[in-house]
Amino acid sequence: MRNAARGHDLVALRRLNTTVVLRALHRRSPQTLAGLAVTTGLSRPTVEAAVEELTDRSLVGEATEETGERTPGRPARRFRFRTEAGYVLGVDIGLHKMVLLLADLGGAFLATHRTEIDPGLGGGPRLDLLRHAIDAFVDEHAPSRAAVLARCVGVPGMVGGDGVVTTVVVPEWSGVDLGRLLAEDGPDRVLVENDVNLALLAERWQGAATLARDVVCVLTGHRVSCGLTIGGRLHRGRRGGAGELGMLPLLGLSTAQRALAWDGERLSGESEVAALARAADGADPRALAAVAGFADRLTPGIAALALAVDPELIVLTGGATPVGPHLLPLIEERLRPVTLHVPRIALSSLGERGVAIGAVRMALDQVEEDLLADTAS
Amino acid sequence: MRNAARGHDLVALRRLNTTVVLRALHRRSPQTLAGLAVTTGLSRPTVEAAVEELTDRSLVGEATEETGERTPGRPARRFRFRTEAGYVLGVDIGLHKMVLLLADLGGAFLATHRTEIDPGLGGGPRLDLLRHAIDAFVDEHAPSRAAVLARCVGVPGMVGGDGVVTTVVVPEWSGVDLGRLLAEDGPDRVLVENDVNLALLAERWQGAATLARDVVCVLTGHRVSCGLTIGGRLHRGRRGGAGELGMLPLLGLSTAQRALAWDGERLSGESEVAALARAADGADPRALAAVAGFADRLTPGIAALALAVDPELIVLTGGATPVGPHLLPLIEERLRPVTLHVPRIALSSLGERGVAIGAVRMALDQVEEDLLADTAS
DNA sequence: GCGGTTATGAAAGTGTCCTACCGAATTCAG
DNA sequence: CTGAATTCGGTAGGACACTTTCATAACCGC
Repeated sequence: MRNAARGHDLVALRRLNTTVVLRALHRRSPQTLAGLAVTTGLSRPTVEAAVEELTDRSLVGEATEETGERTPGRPARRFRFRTEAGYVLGVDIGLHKMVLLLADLGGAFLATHRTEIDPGLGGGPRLDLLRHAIDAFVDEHAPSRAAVLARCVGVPGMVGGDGVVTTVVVPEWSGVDLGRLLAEDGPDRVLVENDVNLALLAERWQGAATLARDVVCVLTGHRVSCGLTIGGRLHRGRRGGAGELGMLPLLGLSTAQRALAWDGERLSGESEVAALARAADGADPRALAAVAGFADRLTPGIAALALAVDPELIVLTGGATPVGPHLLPLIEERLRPVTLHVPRIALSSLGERGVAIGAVRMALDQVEEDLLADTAS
Repeated sequence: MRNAARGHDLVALRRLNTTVVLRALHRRSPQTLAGLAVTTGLSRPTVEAAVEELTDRSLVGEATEETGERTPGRPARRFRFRTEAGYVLGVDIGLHKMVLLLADLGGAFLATHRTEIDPGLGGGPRLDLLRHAIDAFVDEHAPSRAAVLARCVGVPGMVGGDGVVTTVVVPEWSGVDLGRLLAEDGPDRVLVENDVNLALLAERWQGAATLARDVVCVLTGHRVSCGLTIGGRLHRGRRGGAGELGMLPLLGLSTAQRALAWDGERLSGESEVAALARAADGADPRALAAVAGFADRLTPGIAALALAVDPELIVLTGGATPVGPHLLPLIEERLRPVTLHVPRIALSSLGERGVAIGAVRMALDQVEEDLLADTAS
């Protein structure tokens, strides 16, 4: 990564300072030259040179809109990071659905698209579907294909450091380097990541885990799986298997979902979990018992994870989110006797687009690293 | 830590390059100016200036010993990092014993001392004992007290980010900021850390975990506790509680030690575990059953930890090390059905001084950060 | 002792950053 | 509408660090 053993000459110094200026503008826009000089600690002429170079590289532009406030003295030119200098695409492809999300470099969402997928669709056609959907979506909403600097795809299953997927959800994708296949479609960066990990990134970006650095995310769905960030960075483990506590029968995570089975009345179009949540909201004793049973089976796994990494926060997301308000206190109560300090537990606030949002975040991280990591310290 | 938002001027550049040169010399000594120029990518005059400044600061000296090899041309001056520019002290204070270890900045051990401690000794007298032992040890073996740049003390119990200890081994130390108390004795850096974490650092430095970045360390003793490194860095958790899986009765770690009870014949001075190991070596069926029972109780906790962080390596250390050769295959066998990829499992190779060695390593890390982290990128 | 080889030392050259100064543009007071 | 005050923009001069280049010094092998 950063080669700390190399010295720097003067052109490296200039590149370094240019990057510092770009980073300052990325953090906050617009800014005046004088303001940049203060925040970066550089002199105004130096900042001016850096801004000029960045303008040549189309990464920075002059802000034209009126500032509104009236200050004495000659008005300062204001420069801003050009969020339209590039775009990233986040994709969530699960068993039943696919979500696409386009964002600019400022992290603003520009377009989104959702498709149902036949759960029985095999690996090959599924990949074709994904590729065509991406192409069509980009062609329709992005200025050009070249403007998309990175794509990130969230898949249900483990992703090793070599990019190879291991999944039981789409068996034909196991052992496949999905990223490499997708990279054939364009010259941009392509990333593939486990869906829980992306949901976690999303929560840390815009959801319930803002500012928290050590976070555990528990995804409840057709299976229960977990992801974690340590020190603000995703921890994948040796082969992407970190958080896969479902493997250990003793902890009961693999069978937890069964507790949520619900044969009560369902409104039209209402999912099973939603019906259960509605019944629980109405204090239906059978529904409350079902939620309690779910908490019983969920807690040992969560406790093991909490004790293993001692996180600041645990985020619950996925299919069981609707019953969350009933579930959280129960888990907390069961966690109390077995943990020295019960971590804060929160419910996801991002809903169905969580994974796609996290994919956008990861793609943005990659692009920012490419753009802003010239520091080379 | 590193303030990436600040720009750099030329004096910062010079400081940066000086640090790069120091780091190169720290990595390998001695080196010639020309060699340093190659490894750092700087020109020879620049390296020369940096070496001159470092010599003034007494961090670098000219190597005087004969090189032995005869090369044509004018012989080059060779410079080396002055390992005697400072010293660090590592301490392991457990319930029954205290180990002190003095090392220079090159990591060479200069002196060691071991004392038995009455397990009933309270917190106050125990702290006095520690302070006096440190002072006497330093006075005897270090050139001066001021030459000791950092001390690190390993204690049995959790250490929060604020330095406050939580321990059941020495109850009076719970809630106490031990580091602050010890810091009163001198102007040097004082660190306090959980003993398992230090044992893990030691294994990563000189033991079984060299080069591995994600490692779990399981300390077996009067209690079983665990530590972990993620990406090569210790992970402590929100309040130093990471790895404390003993809290979860379901996993059985808290009662594991009982399985090692052994009432068989003991040689004079032989510990219970050593006698058990000897009996197991002799294929005594009762001894083998005891070890198997220990493996049974140890495995669920190890499995939970392994699934949670998916480490490259698990290191077993502590009191049960003597039966390790019998234990390891049993744990591996029990781990196989519940983990997708069984991590490598290794036995500690550092013995009783492991924690003290880790304390030295942590103190060295601190000093090196102070010395070498001027990069300020 | 002499040539070959390599390191050392000092100079000139290039590039970057900073400070300082002056002109330019706008606001505000009268 | 005019002038003072204020702040920004542009440019020149100086300081500093790194690199390149060349001459000199020290040592080896013949």
